Amino acid sequence: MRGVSIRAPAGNPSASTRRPNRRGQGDRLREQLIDAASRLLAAPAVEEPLSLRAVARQVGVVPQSVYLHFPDKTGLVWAVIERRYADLNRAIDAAELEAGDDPSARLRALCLAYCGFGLEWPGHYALLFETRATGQLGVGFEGSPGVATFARMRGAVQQCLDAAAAPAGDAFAITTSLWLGLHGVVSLRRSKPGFPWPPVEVLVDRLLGGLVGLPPDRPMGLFRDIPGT
Amino acid sequence: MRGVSIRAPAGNPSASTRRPNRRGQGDRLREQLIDAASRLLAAPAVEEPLSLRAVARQVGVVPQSVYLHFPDKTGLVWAVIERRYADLNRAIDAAELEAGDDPSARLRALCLAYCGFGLEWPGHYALLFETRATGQLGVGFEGSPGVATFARMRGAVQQCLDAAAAPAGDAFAITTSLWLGLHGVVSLRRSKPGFPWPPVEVLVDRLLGGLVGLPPDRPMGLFRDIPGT
DNA sequence: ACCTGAACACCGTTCAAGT
DNA sequence: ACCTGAACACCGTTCAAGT
Repeated sequence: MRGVSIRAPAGNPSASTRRPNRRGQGDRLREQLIDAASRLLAAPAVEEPLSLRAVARQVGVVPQSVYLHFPDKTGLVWAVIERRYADLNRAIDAAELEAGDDPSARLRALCLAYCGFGLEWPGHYALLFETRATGQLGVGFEGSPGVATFARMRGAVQQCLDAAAAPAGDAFAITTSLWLGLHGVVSLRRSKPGFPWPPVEVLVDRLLGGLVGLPPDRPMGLFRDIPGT
Repeated sequence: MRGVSIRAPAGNPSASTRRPNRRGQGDRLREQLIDAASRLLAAPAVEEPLSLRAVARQVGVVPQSVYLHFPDKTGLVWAVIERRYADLNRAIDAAELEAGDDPSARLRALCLAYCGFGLEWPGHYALLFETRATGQLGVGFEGSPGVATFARMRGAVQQCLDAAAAPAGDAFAITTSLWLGLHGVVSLRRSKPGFPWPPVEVLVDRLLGGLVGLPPDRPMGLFRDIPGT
């Protein structure tokens, strides 16, 4: 497949057709670049590294124009990471809101939202939780995105403990184990698609049961709108 | 750092210094190529994709020579995957042998060997368990490397159940959850090195306790030679 | 202010030789 | 039998312009 020259695929603007942004509108290119990079990184079909030139091609701009808005390719990828990270947090927000007040229902909703995000956007999940890139920024875990997600997970676990919905235990320790399992759900499913995986809900419930101590009974009224469970 | 031309780093042969193998010794180049690729893939410092030209450079051969032994770059990577996969299985062999007859001790040793391999060779572990490459070969999970590791894990779990070292349960279901957690131990540790991770032994014991139901007491005489636990 | 032309050192891969 | 020379279409990045 290499050596096949597809300079301007149908539907994508080429550098010759695109008109420059007007003065004061320079940031629009920045947005377009991030969006294009995000689209290319989401594709889970092949495992090719992002090409800066492909991003520029999609936007209809010459490769060097990327450097007007980002120091290098890594900078562009970081902009994508931050956005998709915000997406994940919004998905968790929505899930918790819909789950209502029951602490164990909220925790279960959070876990399913985490896994759901990862399974729907495998490329982006890999970017957030499988690359060393996201561990390098900042002096410690505090400076790294991903800390907010863990903190929210921990909060949901703590509420279960406080409400005696789960047996007493160290919330940090429990949340850490739970995170390991949830990451496994997303990461191994992607790398071993041929394995006879049980449904995500089943796996999540087993983790919640074994690691947090939530009763195996499904919380009432939860996920009534998820078919096939 | 790019644009700096290092054609033949000190200690590496260059295409001009290397002498051709004698007749009948053509496979030696094949071995050298796999070894060089494996070395480059093990380096966890940066997350750069393997360069076929870098492999050839290390061996002191011209890039095209790789195609004498492998159909393309992916073929070379597959040869590395198979070898490192064999390493993992050997590490598990050794751990089980040393663990003795107690089923729970054997299972714990297996889990620690799995994590130990992943933490010692993060690049190789990522190759085996974080890339879609290893899930594509073969028509199902059966044709994929990784199935043997799971099968052995399942066997060790089954022995715990049979010996009543753990409460009754579905060995497949239990092993699946356990694998998710163990994968998380290796994978998240690598991608979030700033997180205040507890020691691997502690994490593994929590997973074994929560998911398999092994008693929290450390099996006697086990890992007496692992310091700091 | 917004963007491109030209250039450089890389990369995977092919095909036709050299010894 | 074992390996290389020359070539092609890629890639990230820099620097000096163009409108």
